[in-house]
Parts: sequence; C-alpha cells; structure tokens
Amino acid sequence: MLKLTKKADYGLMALKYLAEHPETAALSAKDVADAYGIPAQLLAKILQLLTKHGLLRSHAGMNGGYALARDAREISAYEVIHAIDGPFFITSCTKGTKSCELTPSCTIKEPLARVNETIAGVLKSISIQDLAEHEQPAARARDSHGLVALTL
Amino acid sequence: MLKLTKKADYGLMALKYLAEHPETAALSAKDVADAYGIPAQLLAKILQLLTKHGLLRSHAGMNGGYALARDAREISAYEVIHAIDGPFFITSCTKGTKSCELTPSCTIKEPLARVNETIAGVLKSISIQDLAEHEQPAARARDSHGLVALTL
DNA sequence: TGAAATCCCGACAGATTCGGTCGTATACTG
DNA sequence: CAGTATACGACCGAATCTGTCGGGATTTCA
Repeated sequence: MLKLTKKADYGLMALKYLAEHPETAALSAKDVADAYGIPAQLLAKILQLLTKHGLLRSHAGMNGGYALARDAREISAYEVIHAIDGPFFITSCTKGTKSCELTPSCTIKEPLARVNETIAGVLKSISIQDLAEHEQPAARARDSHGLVALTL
Repeated sequence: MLKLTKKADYGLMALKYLAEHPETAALSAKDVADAYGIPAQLLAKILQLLTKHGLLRSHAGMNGGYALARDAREISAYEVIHAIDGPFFITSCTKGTKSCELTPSCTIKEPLARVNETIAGVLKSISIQDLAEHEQPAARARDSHGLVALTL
C-alpha cells in the first residue's frame, strides 16, 4: 500500500497551516484542528510529537500554541513523517540494521533498500514551504511524472 | 511507515526465485515456500493473485506449478505490488479519483500526489530481473541516493 | 479409471496496528 | 486564583494484516 498514516497526513497539514500563517505568533492545536475538521486531541498529540522532535516550538498558557521551530523551507516532509511514524523501511522485514531473522534468505531487501533511499530522498527534497505554495507551478516542461531516474 | 506488506514481499521474492530458475518449466507454490521458509498456503494465494493479474502462468497437476508469464525484464516491481496490495496512494485520504470527502480542506494531497507518481515511477523502473541480479552493480558513479530530482 | 499432485477460492480466527477518546497533570497568563 | 493551553499515559474499538482450514477443480500418470 505504501501509504502515509492519517497521523502523518494530519501532521503535514498542520505544518502547512502554520507555514501559511506566519503573522500569528502561535496557533493552538484546537485552532488547527478546527481549521481542518480533524480531532483536536489527536492532533494535539501529533503536534506534541513534532515538538519533541524539534520541528515545532510550543508554548503553554493563554495565547500559547505551536509555531514552526525553523523556516518552512528548512523542514522537510521526510522529517515530519519520520517524527510521527518513525523510521520507515519499504521492506517489511527490515528492522533497524539487522537483516530479517525470520527469513534469512530474503534477498529482496537489498535492492529495495535502494528504492527506500530514493523515496526518502524525494521526501527530503520537499519542504513544508513547498506544500504551502500549493498554487501548482504548472507543468513547466516536465515529463509524465516529475523526473524519475534510478541508477540501480 | 510507507512499507510493503509481507504479502508483497513474498510475491517479489517468489517472482525473483522463478526468475532465477528459468530452466525448470514450473515450480509449485510449495517449492517456493520451502525455499524461503514462508507459509505455503499463504504464498499459494499470493501466486494465484499474480496469476489472475497476468504476471504468472499456472498449470495444475503433477509437475505443474507457476512460471513467469513474461520475461523477467518485462515485469516491474510496481505491477507485483499493485497486483497484491491493490492501488496505493501515499495520502491516506485519496480514494480513487475523488478527493477526501471527510476533510474537504485537505490541500496536502495535491503535492503529495506528485510524490506518489514519482514513487510509482521508480517502482515501475525496477524489474524482477533487476532483483534477480542481486550482485550489486556497485556504486557506478552515483551520488548519495540514486538520482533524485523532483520538479515540484 | 483412480490416485496423486497441484492449482483455486472463500471463510475465518488471531495478531497487530491505527484512530480516536479520556483523564489527569503541568505550565503559563492575567 | 481562574482560565487557557500543552504534556502524557492508558485505553478501547475498528480496521487491517497474517496465516489457517476446508472443500473443490484440473491435470498427470500408472
């Protein structure tokens, strides 16, 4: 399936929202949740995670809330996803650095590890800022799907 | 998480195994399952799926089994994953062509749809043959992670 | 023709993960 | 002190995933 969890989605949406409102010092979890109609308490936990990973700065109390810890250009989608869903590996057997113990003959994961890196690279190349500028940059001379090339 | 299901892993492993044994006319699900120590009945169902999607040809009876329906070079990892896990979308809200009804304000998915295409493109560029030749082609003048570029 | 091997397929149970809620504690503001 | 907000752990229901079971159909071979 290869799909993001809803939490990661929510996290990206929230950061995008924060990036779009740089004028306000901080936005509460509830503000953002209401803006998108997502469960406030769930979003709160997500934002707490992002704070713990240094992507956001939080402030309790009245007029408190969350703000980007860095420029939107300096926060990649990869960081967000990684902070929320943890490290991802395309092969289900890969856990940390060790190969799969269960099926020692799993020779598939070595080539897929490279795919993994490629995907991670793509995600790293996308910043929150990119998401915020959702005015699509129009198909400026690009082929079918962005630029894809993999030196396998 | 962004990870393949075990089924998809098994499917890729099985196809790779078939690609590595072109001399035999057909291999039974049990043969392949034993080779990798994976549940035979589960693998059988996976191979049936792949057959239904035209990636394998099956033959019942003694000395029956499965064989690649095409040259290993002509079967992409994308097809395998797609056949087993169904269409994948990186954003959890994307269902078919319709936008997410739940959160109509989900503006995140448009940029991510492009990431999705990129990933699909990478997966399409990898053939079963590539997996079978797991002698790594050595880092032949490649930067950090294959070639990554995305015209967002 | 009958037995063995093999594919085919639907149903189902167990485990895991995910989404979401609740309750409580803590921190800041005024 | 009262109100607003984050912080965090426990928990539950739902969905998904993994794996198993059982019965059937097809082919080969003796």
